Amino acid sequence: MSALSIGKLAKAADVKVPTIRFYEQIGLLPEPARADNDRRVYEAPAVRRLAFIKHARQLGFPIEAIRTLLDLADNPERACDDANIIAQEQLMAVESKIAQLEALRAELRRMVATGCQGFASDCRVIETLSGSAS
Amino acid sequence: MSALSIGKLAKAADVKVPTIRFYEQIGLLPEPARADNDRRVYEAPAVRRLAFIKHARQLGFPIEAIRTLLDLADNPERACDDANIIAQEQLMAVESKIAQLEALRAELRRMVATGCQGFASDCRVIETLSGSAS
DNA sequence: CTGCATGCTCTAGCCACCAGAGGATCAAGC
DNA sequence: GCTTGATCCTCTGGTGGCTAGAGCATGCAG
Repeated sequence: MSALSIGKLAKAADVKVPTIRFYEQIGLLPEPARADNDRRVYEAPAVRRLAFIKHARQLGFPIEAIRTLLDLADNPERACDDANIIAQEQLMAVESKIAQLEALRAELRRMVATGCQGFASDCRVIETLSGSAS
Repeated sequence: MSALSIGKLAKAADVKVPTIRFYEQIGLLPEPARADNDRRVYEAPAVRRLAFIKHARQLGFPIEAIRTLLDLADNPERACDDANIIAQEQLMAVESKIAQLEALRAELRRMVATGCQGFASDCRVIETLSGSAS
């Protein structure tokens, strides 16, 4: 007796209701059974699958990567090389994003550190963006 | 004699041509003069303005923030408090993004470090995402 | 003068959803 | 039994910041 409405499922996995319908639409979640009144009826496995997706999204995996990962999770007899590759790619993507953001942080800190109290004509922020100062 | 076609302007500021038209459409760049053949004709200030926008975008400022910053740059007699606030907000946004990505990096590193050579059923990556392991 | 590069406008697509319209249905309190 | 508010349904359109392409006119080099 673990039948869940879409709302209960949403709460169980801490995901918004439209997001569930969206995942169903793009084929990440299977189409659930429907009650007589046309409402979606979910079972326990749907909670696990949705939690999997949510966790992967939080880690920044793109939907297509998650599709592959779910495919592997569904077929445990298959080799998992793909999963390793996907995780490594995601790690590299995250690392390069961090490096980029750290550079931005440095420049922003310099801009903010010498913030002006006067008029825009003397504004360090605008000056920096204009490229007139290093 | 500093008249530029849209293509030249694009090269001068290292920006794609459609991007310039897009910025014009949303009002970040003023509508330029038109030649008899209806082509856009730019002057030197357009290069500076576009470079300003490009630099700000590289720093991750959203378009609306850039609109405000450009407004201040256009009106140097105005107080620049807004510019400081915008820069500080952007700095905070970047810092929180970095913190978040560092957490992701840690988890991804753990996943990748113990990558499996076997089947998906033993896959550390999938296991981690399933939440069955810490 | 031929052919390719560049320009024009307009529309649609990307990603991963979120918001809202307009309507049906359910559950709880009186 | 009735009302009220929450939840559900489908469908459409919006977000941000561009990018790609269609279909056409024009410019420039060999």
